[in-house]
Amino acid sequence: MKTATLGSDLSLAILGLLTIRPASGYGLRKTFRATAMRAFSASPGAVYPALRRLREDGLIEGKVERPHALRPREVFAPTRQGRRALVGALAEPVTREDVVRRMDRLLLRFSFMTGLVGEAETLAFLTRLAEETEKYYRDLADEFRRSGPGLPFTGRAALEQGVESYRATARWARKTLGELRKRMPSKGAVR
Amino acid sequence: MKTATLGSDLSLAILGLLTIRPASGYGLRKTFRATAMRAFSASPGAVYPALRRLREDGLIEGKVERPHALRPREVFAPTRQGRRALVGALAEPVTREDVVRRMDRLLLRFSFMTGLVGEAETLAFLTRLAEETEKYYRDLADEFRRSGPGLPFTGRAALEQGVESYRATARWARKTLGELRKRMPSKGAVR
DNA sequence: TGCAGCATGTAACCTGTTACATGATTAG
DNA sequence: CTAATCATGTAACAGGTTACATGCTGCA
Repeated sequence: MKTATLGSDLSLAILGLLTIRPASGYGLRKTFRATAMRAFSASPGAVYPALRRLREDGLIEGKVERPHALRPREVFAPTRQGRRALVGALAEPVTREDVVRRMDRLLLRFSFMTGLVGEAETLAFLTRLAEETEKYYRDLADEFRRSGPGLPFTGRAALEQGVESYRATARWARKTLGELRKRMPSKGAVR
Repeated sequence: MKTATLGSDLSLAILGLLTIRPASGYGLRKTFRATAMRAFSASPGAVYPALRRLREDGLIEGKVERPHALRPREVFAPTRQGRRALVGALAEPVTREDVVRRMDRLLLRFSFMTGLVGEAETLAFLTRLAEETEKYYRDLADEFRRSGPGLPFTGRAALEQGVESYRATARWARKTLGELRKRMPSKGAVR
């Protein structure tokens, strides 16, 4: 059935948040404004159409809370199909393209994994993420060494920022991988 | 006159690249594929419409190189107005919103500054960027300390990645600021 | 009284994605 | 000869931005 509705980061973020806790459109907008998820749009012109698409595709359903009011408050929660679609989206492979152009989405997917996918799969995802990020970091660093000296100052510096940014993410991934392994009962030392 | 055409990162990147060196649409696409600018789209469906908009707004002009062929190669270069618009876009203020949601664009703007805006302005831009990035890094780190312990493992880890990423960028900005000050002969006055 | 927050939505616009389309030239 | 590369474009679709629109509730 494909459910291609989770194409946008915003839809994925909404479905993930609703899986943690049902909320209204306004509640989601508050979350997007008040937490680290502020990188997403909290504008009504983005959130409400996204909610409608998710509902039309059967991934979420809403309960109207004050049916008497002119603008009743509607609280949304994922359907079984929605939960399946979310898990499916989280499980997709990690590609180099993702690492180069959609790192935000990879981290968004990772952030929702606890409780929804097994620790083994989480580990596999993060391993791939670490590998691809390290690979791309090395590619960028090579490019910096090769063409950096010929670039104008600010151009070279901007490239260096890219190198440093991927390096930081690669380190974070390795560190987190270590923490994740420690909390896994089956692998490594028996706790 | 406002020239709002540089709304998209891709348009800005194209205008910047053409200012460094005139190129055809295909040439730009090659650059987007082969260099660190691969974070931008190299697809013809993005590049050619962007070139047309820039030309329609008088920011670039094209010289057809092989007028006999069915698909003649057209090399574009910025007009005087285009150069002005680019400088104007680079000079815009750095806001917290930019740092939170449009860091890519800030770095893109910075990367084109050498030769187009004075070193004093470049210094001012980078100073603001460093300040705002540090401020947001501290906000994120606070959020991590406050709400981190209550989050599920992968959610907390994703937030930590955000913290580390902004920290790396803040460090890069400070370091680059030092290098920039060193190459400025006259304005040795720090602080 | 007036303002901020609650709460939902629409419409025009812009731009990127994906897929399709055409045809020349060049290297193996 | 045939595959890759050069070279330019269009069309349908999706989704975000900005601005507009409505009206209630609680508080100072």
